[in-house]
Parts: sequence; C-alpha cells; structure tokens
Amino acid sequence: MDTHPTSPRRRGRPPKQRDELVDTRALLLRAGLEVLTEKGFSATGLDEILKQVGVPKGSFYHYFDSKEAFGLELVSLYGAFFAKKLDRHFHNHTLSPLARVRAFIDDAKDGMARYGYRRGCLIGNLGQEMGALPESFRLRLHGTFKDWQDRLAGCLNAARQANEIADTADVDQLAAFFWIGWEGAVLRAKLEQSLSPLDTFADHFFTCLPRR
Amino acid sequence: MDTHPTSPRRRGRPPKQRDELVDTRALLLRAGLEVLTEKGFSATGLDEILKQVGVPKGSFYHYFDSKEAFGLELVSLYGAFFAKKLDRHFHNHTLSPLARVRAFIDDAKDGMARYGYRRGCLIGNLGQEMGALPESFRLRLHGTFKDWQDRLAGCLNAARQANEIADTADVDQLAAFFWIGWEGAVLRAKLEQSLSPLDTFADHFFTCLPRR
DNA sequence: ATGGATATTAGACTGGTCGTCTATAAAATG
DNA sequence: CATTTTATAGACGACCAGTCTAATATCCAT
Repeated sequence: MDTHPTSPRRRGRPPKQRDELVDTRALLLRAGLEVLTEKGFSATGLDEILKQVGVPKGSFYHYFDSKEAFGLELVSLYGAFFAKKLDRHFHNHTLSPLARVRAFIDDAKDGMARYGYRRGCLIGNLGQEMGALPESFRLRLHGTFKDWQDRLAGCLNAARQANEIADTADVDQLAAFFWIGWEGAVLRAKLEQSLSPLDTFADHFFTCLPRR
Repeated sequence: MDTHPTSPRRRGRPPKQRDELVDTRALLLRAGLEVLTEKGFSATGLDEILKQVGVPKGSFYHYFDSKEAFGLELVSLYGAFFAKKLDRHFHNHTLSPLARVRAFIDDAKDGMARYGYRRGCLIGNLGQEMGALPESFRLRLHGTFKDWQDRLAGCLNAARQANEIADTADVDQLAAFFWIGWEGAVLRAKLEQSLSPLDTFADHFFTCLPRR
C-alpha cells in the first residue's frame, strides 16, 4: 500500500545547516525531563516526547539504546542539575547556613508554583515507580538521594559550626530526615496543587532542629 | 481460524456452586489492590489482573464501567481498609495515645517488610501518578489523606489531654506533617528495600513533638 | 412448569500505542 | 571517489484498553 512513488519526506542524514545547529540528542533529553517530571516513566510514551521535539523514532534509537537507557541518563542529568542548584544555595556565604536551606526551599517552591504544580521531582517520581521499573534504576535513584543528602548534611554542619543548631545534632540523620519528608511534601503539593504541604513540612523541620 | 468445532471452554453464566461462592467482583478488587499497590495505575494492564484471577475481560467490564472506575473504587476500598486499621490502633485504650501512634507505625513497618518492600501505599502511589491520571482521582485521593489526617489528629488530641504533648500543640498541623512525611518515608523504604527510612522519619516526628 | 428477562462469562475485534528494526541518505574519512 | 559513519524515515510486531456479540445459567411471573 506504500507504493506511492511520490514520497515528499526525505530520509537519511539531514544536510548540515550552519545557522541552526540543533542538537537532537539534547533536545530529546530536555523534553524527556519535562514530560517524565510530570508523568513519570511508565505512563510516558516515546511518541509524546518525539512529537514534542519533532523527531522520528529512528533518531531516538540512534542516540539511546532503549527507553530504559534514556531514563537512566535522565536520572543522571536531573541529579546533576539539582546538585548544582543545591550547591548554589548551600555555598552562598552571604547567608547564614540555615538561611541557605530556607533559600533553597523558597527556590523549590517557586519552581513548583511556576509550573502549575504539575512537575514534581523526577527522582521521587521514579522512586515511586520502582515496582514497575527495571532494577537498574534502583541504585541510581538511591545514589542520587544519597548525594543530595550529603550536600545538605554539609550545610547543616556549617550551621552547627555557626552555632545555629546544637553541637550534638546528628547532621546526617537530619539530612536524611529532610529528604524523606521533602519528597513526601512535593508529592502532596502536586496532589493538592498548593504550596502548603511544602510549608508545613519545612516549618516543622526547622522548629524541630535541636537548637543551640 | 476459529472454526474448531470442539471448543471445550464454557461460556455464559456459570452454574451456581453453593459451597464455593466466588465473588468475581471482590476477587478483581482484591487482585487490583495488590497489583496497583506494587506497580501503580498506569503501569498496570488489565490483562495482568485478569490473568491472576482467571477471569475474562467480559466479566471485568460487566462489573466495572472502565479501568478508571475500577481505580476509583480501589481508592475507596483502600482508604476504608486503612482507616479501619488506624482506628483499631488509635482507639486502643490499653495504650497511651502516643504509644498507639507507635503501634500503628510498627504495624505498618511489619506490613512493608512482609511483602518484601514491594508494596507501598496505594494512595501515595496514585498521588505521585496524578500527572497521568484522570482528574477524577484528585479529589478522592485528597479526601482520603484528609480522612487519615483527621483520625490521627484525634489521637494526638487525646495525647494532649493526657499531657503527653503540650497544650499549645496544633494537632491538625502535626497530623498533616505526619502524613506528608510518612508517605515520603514509605517511598524511600520501597526504594531502599529497608525499614530505616520509616524509622528515621518516625524518630524525628516523635522527638519534635512539643513536650508538655 | 415454562418461557421470557436478567445476570454472568467467553473471547474476538478495533483502534491505538510502544519499542525495535531495517532501509535510506548525507557527511566524514582517507 | 569509495568506504565508513552518522542521522533520519517510517514500517513492523507485540501488546493493551475498551467494546461488542454470543452463549448460557438463574430468576421471576404467570
């Protein structure tokens, strides 16, 4: 049925256009990040990402071995992006250590509101999906959380040294506690389309820090 | 291709067996609960549930209008089941109010370990999936959380009257805080296949309660 | 009872999606 | 300019959600 001799579409490697060097691979990653952050891995079809970027399947599977490999790469990308954001806040020496944590929280709140509470945390999303995800995701996701936790622990340690929290505080445990609860708060914020879960959690987190 | 005259399977309404009154509808709901609690809504195909129960599609769509209607019913079912569990603990007058909360937590921990950390909280799972779920789920999920929150607030109020926590404590806020964080803890427990996130969250929750 | 209405099951079928794979063509290489 | 590499186009097979028809047991009215 496809014997139409006049097929206007062109296939094969596209001619190089100097002016517009579109990096298809990067476009796919960016679109993937957006969609997966909203809908998760299993519920997202490749076609949706493909259509959004205007790229055919063939290109996708040229750049990525599989949907799974694509997802793993997104985890790395998001993890690194977020780590950078954390560092930007946690190493901001114009603020006290605890104020830096507050600043991160405000930043994150902004982000959620800006996207209409549709986008959550990619790592949290995929974590919830573990039951339907390839095992390969588990270590990566776990590792990402551990990385974020360490960065926060560093900031809390600075808070300790600045006498904002007690010397006896276990900063690792506190940091673990924070991310556990924060992910829950992001989930609820998405569900309720409101910032109040984030505020509720943040308020309690700060009030229960062991004071100097 | 289907012209085999010898089709051994029987169709039509099945003969009634007095001894074994299998309630197909209930079986479907139970199986759905198990599978969705592990894998979520989007990642689960009807066929998987059907095969597990040994029931054909026709039966499913006789009892339920759609997969969405089925899911909504599961939310109600799970919400009610869990509320009953909460009440069992929160109204156990052989324990002090705070000890009742601890007892619930131990119960939940048991449950997670018993199923190899594969099963999480259905409401949390679906909440995370909101981006890919019909809008009809939002109110139901939100309402379920609110219901659980009220029950916990009742128990915390008893704790206040028993002088286990301060008179000034805002039990509603504390209950909200608990469920926000608890869902995050369940997520992490599934991811890490370990109880420690649950312990970490619970420990901090109790230590940060405003003491009398 | 008996015959029509109802309840329940069997599973084919349709339209759509998902992920893989092959064919094709431009660019790079030498 | 021939060969290899890079990138695109889209066909293909498997699967899935939901619908529909057929079949058959039970229920109920007369």
